[in-house]
Amino acid sequence: MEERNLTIADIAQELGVSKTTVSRAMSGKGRIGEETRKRVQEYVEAHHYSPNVVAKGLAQNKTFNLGLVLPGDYNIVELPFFQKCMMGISRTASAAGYDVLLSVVTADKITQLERAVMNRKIDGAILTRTLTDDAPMRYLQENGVPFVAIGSTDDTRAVQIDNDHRGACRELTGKLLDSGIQSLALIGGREEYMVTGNRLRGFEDAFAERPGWDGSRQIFLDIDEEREVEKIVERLLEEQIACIVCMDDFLCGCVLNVMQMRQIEVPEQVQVVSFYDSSMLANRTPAVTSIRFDVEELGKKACGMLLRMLDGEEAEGRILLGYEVRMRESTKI
Amino acid sequence: MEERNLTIADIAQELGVSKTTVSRAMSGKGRIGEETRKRVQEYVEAHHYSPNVVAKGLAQNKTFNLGLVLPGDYNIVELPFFQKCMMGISRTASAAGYDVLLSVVTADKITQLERAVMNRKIDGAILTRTLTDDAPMRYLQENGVPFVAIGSTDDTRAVQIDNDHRGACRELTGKLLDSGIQSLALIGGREEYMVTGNRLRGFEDAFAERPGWDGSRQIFLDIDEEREVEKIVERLLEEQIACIVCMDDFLCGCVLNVMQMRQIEVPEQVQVVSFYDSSMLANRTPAVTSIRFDVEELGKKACGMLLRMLDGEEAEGRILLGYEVRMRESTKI
DNA sequence: CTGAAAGCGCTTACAG
DNA sequence: CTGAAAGCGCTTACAG
Repeated sequence: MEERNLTIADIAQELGVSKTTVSRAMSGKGRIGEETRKRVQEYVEAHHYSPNVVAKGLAQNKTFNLGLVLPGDYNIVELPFFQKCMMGISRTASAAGYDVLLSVVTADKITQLERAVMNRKIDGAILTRTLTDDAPMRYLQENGVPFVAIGSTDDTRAVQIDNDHRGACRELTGKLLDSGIQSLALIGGREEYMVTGNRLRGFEDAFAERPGWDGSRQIFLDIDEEREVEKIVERLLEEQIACIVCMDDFLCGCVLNVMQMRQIEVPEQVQVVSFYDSSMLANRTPAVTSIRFDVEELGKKACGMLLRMLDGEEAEGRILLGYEVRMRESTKI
Repeated sequence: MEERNLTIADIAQELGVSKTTVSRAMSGKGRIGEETRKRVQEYVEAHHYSPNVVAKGLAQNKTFNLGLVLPGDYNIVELPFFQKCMMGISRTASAAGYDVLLSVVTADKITQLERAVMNRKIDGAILTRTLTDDAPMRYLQENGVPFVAIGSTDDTRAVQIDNDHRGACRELTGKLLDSGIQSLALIGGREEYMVTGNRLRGFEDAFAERPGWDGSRQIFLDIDEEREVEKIVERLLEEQIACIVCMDDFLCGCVLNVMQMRQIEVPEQVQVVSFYDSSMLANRTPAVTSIRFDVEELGKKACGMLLRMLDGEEAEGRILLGYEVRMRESTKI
């Protein structure tokens, strides 16, 4: 199995042609005789030659690697979102002859990304989330590294792709309001995540569209830990809240736990919905009404965009992907 | 921010020395005057020079990339195990100046790994699980790529690191038996995963050690889908089973759902334990008695071993890491 | 202690 | 249509 050290020079010598010719036969660039090309290609196949991409990269100033920037914060790490994203990205990168290089960053420490860039190990990068103050994004921009952001950002120069969180939350919240619910509470995550703001805006949109609605609403943001959720939920239960809206499945899981512990019936006593639908909640009872996004598709699209940018195509601002509202047993709608 | 195209030649010229000297000053290899080294280092720092690792790699026939082989099968993808592993690996690789290149493989398709190897993009690889018939492992061996396997394998040539699944399951099962349980059932995943066999062996060990035990036991393997679990559990409930032992948290989650739906009290009516402890079950009620492994540590150790192998150190066969049995409310022990 | 030169395995003007 | 040669940015015997 040592075909691994066959080089273009070996082939050239063996076939009595120049390295130039071999190179051209493989890349398809430059004029070359049909006959010659065939001879080379046959030899290459017969001997399982595969070119040294590193050398090729050095000559062309390319690496054929894409940087995948993943958050390393606790809590976040385990969300299935990033894994699914990664799978989508990996597949389309691979299909285009690219590999994926990992860079794990936290809000305050982006050294892995810096290293990948300074070491010229990547041709471009994909951010898998966006922050209100986004250090990785800033770094990529300052260093002229092409990138696409999964998530939204106000920076219009940045190529970005996201699910329509705002629209989705607007629609789901609207359905709740229209069903006659008179009191509801929103529990959300960190405000520094762009997605939190977008979901919040969608939530508010629904009220703005229904000026006649005269119920009560409460909003709790920056909720990060299970204990906090518990406190909030307990208070809400005392107040006889009708519906609790969770920004993500982690929060929703916490809420359901409290319900279960206190033997509160969902949806009979309190309705619950989540603005995100992952395997975390997949097989809990009751099934939770929530919004579903095609995350793998998101990864694929993002990667496709980056590949096109690397091919010199002009990039296209912001792209918004759809969503699906899934009504399930945790609501009475 | 265009310090990115400063080369060793520029520095040599600027400082009036040879490229050789600059190279030596940076790498520390070969004799060089203290004075000269300082001049070079100061220049390098002042101008934020960072060498082109790709070129360096070409000259040294190294890439400073580690291949991370991740399973892409559905179900598996979302297990927090692989993400945690990845974090551990990424951190220690990064600390040693290496980057992590992703290769997603399925049981029958390892093209991403093949590409990474044929393209000479990695110096070594880490397998994040092992199979009874392991195609990725075979491929790496055939091509002489250094690797360490997270998980166990019968192949003694393979460097492997794993948690002591057998010992852990033996201990937990033993505690159950000693507590006076008279009937229990084991539900396990795919037999092609090495870990399934190891957990099963531990389970059986506990019985072997207690020849006097005269209760009943049942074993269900190759269980993959929620529907299957439901059927099994329903039958077990009819039989008034005392305890259900789940091989992992996915299976355990399914079991708990059935309990909840049927209003079965855990642990009053049936006790439940899991042989793995992840965030999937983290905040469910009742908390599930299970075995906890330090997965990030596993990743770190595995990566450390690979790095040492790449440094020419001799590798050390099989390493077994510990575990912790966590007794919680789902059992009466 | 330092340097000129060859080499890593490709690509790509340039010339024929 | 094909090739000799220079170049991508490093490293490393070899010689001094």
